[in-house]
Amino acid sequence: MSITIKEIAEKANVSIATVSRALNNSPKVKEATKELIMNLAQEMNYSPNFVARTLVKKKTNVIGLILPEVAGEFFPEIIRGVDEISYLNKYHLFVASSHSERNTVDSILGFMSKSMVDGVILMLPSISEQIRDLIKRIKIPIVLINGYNNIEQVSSVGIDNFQGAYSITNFLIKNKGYNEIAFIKGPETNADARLRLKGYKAALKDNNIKINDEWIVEGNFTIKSGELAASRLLSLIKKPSAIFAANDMMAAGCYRVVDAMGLKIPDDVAVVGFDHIPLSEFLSPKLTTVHVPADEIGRKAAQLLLEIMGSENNIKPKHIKISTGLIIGKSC
Amino acid sequence: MSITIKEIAEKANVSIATVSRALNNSPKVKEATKELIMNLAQEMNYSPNFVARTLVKKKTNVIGLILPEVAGEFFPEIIRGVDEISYLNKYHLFVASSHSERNTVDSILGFMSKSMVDGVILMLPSISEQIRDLIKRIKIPIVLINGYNNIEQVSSVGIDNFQGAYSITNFLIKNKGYNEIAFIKGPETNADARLRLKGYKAALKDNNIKINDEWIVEGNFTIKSGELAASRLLSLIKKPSAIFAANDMMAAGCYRVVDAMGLKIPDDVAVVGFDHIPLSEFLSPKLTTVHVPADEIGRKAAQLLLEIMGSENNIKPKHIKISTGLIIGKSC
DNA sequence: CTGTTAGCGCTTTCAC
DNA sequence: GTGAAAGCGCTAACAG
Repeated sequence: MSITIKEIAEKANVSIATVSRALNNSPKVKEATKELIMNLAQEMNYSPNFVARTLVKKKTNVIGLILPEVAGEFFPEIIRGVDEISYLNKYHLFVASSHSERNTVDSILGFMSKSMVDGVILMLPSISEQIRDLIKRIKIPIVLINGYNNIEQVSSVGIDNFQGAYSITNFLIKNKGYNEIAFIKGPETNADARLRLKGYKAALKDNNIKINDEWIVEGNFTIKSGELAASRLLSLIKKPSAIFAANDMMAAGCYRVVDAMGLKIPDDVAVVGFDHIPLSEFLSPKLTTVHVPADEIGRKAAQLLLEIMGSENNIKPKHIKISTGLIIGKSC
Repeated sequence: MSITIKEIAEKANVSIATVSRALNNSPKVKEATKELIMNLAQEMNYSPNFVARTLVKKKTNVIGLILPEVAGEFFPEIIRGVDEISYLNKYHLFVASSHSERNTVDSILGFMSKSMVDGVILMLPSISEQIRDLIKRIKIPIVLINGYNNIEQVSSVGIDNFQGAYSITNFLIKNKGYNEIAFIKGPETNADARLRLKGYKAALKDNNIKINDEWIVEGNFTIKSGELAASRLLSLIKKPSAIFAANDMMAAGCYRVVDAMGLKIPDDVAVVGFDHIPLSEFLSPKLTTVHVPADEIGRKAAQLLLEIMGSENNIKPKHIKISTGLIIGKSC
């Protein structure tokens, strides 16, 4: 059994209250006794029981972070960002993965809200009605990470998917002169994916380019799906001269297929992506893509959460939109 | 304020004890009352206070994982492995990064051992005396992840660094006919790094190749340091014909330099790495490297920890060594 | 300055 | 079956 303040109190011949105060460095304890207690605690190898303290203080000093996945090229950067800020503010971070499953989310979210954390940052591929209700009911401070803001009452931070997709498409057209641009979509259920598609379409439209449905194929953000999509596009009779993949992973899939077909990027076909994951820098030729500052998202989310937790009365929910940038590689 | 069993008890006209029993589905509660209470709890949107329960049960159902870093190409895979197993066993996972700093480790480890977690998996670049003491003193179950076993009393899982380095070096010599193999070391303070160096040297020795100190340069596991090391090696009068980087990141650095110098891998110089990070598959030509099953390490560590936590009396510490494999790319 | 006391919310004997 | 009561280890009034 761990040792408790009671035992220290006995040895020091004081009450547990005094021990508690001394340990918390209260100014109203005589220096001598404080010192005595401190030494005793040290000797006895005392370490306070967090759970007990939490029970009475109602504060854990832990913030929770729920992500669809914890591995990959993208999520770890978010974790890093959140971790950085919470660490600076003396909070511990509790990371959990929802395993991309809906029903796991509420289990975890429930768990966290059961007084295990002081606040939660939640990132979901998309939000079901069920989750939406859950989120609204949760009493602890919460910040959403997403590329769209569909819950007014809950603060969020996200990137501007539309703008990012629009600008890289526009770049392809205006600066590089491509007119035949195909698009590999993300999953329909993913809100970010839908916005990127919108951005792509809008850019075409604004440049008076007709949208060719044959050139819009579905992917699911994995390398594999990028490969499939690329093979399909490149075996069309009327091939596109450029492919815009809705994320870098799928762009990487394109690279593989293009390579396997003995073609060259960008000579035979241009490829651009979205996310600017570390890998994109290593593709050769280097990928032109939309920079999504994942660590910045994490930092902003953490800051926002801390801000909410710090303010007594519920402040008005904020929605922060982080803008993307263009990374010019050699793939177009 | 959240609602408590007391309030349910009042509404149901029973004692809190009964509510507690009903909620825990105790068989000694009449079906009728149980149902009544369950419904009430549902209606009132009750959710149990984990902290209070933990305080009395002394079990959190959370396991902690401490890593040097949470981002990168390698650590997330470990997290994934641990997460997988703990999830299956209905444990929650608490991930924390020690930010590669020594004095943060004890802060976190201390935090976790203060009854916040039932067990800890700890990965450290190296273990100082201070940490070693701390680890020995911790009362909760603990499993170390490392490539060496230097604390007998504490269970561990790690990979066979020596064997991995030995076999890829041997492969280079025996199967590929290279005799002039340079080595880019990891940091001196890193135990894994030291073992890899040993493996490299042993392989050379066993093949009667003299060790050339000029061809052993120091790196620190980053891309940048790989670049520096490669430039140094490739500007020697007597250049090596192959470079073995102690991790893939540094190998990636070599790729950059070789490319920048207008040379070709493997024609002008071969490059091999260690870790088999996802990125290595995308380098072109594909990197030949030592496969380190990070997710498997995570899984094994979690299994071991669960096993320890499950057994009443302290069982004898186990030391699991996971063997590496060779990934044959086109870089040599 | 220090001790007494009342909880925090829940579980768990021990009675009835 | 159910209730009363005693804590888990700690903090925070309230007295003195």
